[in-house]
Amino acid sequence: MLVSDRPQSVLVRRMREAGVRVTPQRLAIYSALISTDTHPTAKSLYEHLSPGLPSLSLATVYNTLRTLVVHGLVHELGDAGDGCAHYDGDLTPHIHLICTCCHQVRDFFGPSISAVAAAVAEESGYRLQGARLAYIGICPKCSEPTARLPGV
Amino acid sequence: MLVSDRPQSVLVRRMREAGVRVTPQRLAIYSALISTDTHPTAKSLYEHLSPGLPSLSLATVYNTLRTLVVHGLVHELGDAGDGCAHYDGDLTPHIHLICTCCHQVRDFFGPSISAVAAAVAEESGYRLQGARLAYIGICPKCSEPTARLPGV
DNA sequence: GTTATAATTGATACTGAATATAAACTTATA
DNA sequence: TATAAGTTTATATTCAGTATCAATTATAAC
Repeated sequence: MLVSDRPQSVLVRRMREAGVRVTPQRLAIYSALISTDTHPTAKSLYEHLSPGLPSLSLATVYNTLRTLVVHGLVHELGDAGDGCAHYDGDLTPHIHLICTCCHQVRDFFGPSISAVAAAVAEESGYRLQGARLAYIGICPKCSEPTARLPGV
Repeated sequence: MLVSDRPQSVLVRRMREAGVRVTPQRLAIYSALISTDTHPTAKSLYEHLSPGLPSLSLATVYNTLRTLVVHGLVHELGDAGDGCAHYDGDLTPHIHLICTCCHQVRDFFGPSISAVAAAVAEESGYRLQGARLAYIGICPKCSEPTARLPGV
């Protein structure tokens, strides 16, 4: 196996290509997100990584997650009913099933979205209470050259 | 015009049918959500309604929004990048366009979801950065008779 | 390999959305 | 009406997430 094909090197390369400085903390967080499908929160990542990185700060987890999201390396899923944001390292288009009871987020890989709602209900066994469907981007007004800066 | 057809009476009827007690505060909040497409937050509703309901408390707005969501009268859209939840009184299936710059949420009524992503980008003029697509419900495990209670 | 510098980390303090509490009040029903 | 159950309000509290800044570290130039 070539050195450059070692799993961690792939992640390091992706981070560098995205313009993200590589630190042990960032690599650990990104790596953890890539290797799980549990859609962790900042806190759960912190608790999972602390034993192996004792000096890790919760603030660093928050900072790193924001950096990874801004540079398109991971997705932010938002609140799952537990009041905090969940994250996903899998950038493949897929649906997230959020349980309003246990607040777990599960992946659903299905056919095209148009026929999905019914299929989701049937195939997943969920009692669907609603859907959250949103496209995120920059609106035309904010895209104008004279537009104010984000958040200002 | 029949008394029962007055706009407010429609809302009162819907609330009673949903099993929600009608109070002036709740009716004002529900009515405000029905008559706007701006997807307000708890705080913006409070600020909008306070002049006409001086005794209104922010806690009541939060309580009422939760009640309306739980009884299916309004939808919770979640965070729009501004760190607080937005709400929608329009239960028609539609897509929400969230601007990561001004944090406004706009409606998008389009064709079936399968062909939507490209259409959204073209027709809306948004520079799409991602999508948030999730179905919310109760998972099979939590639906079992022996299942733990929500949040426990 | 060494150095310079610009970015990152970590501890702490802080902000603010949302919830818990409990006394006073209001709704719906008998 | 009178009653019981639910709601409102003000306040205190919780906790996810951010700001700050001194100490540290990654990157690039030498």
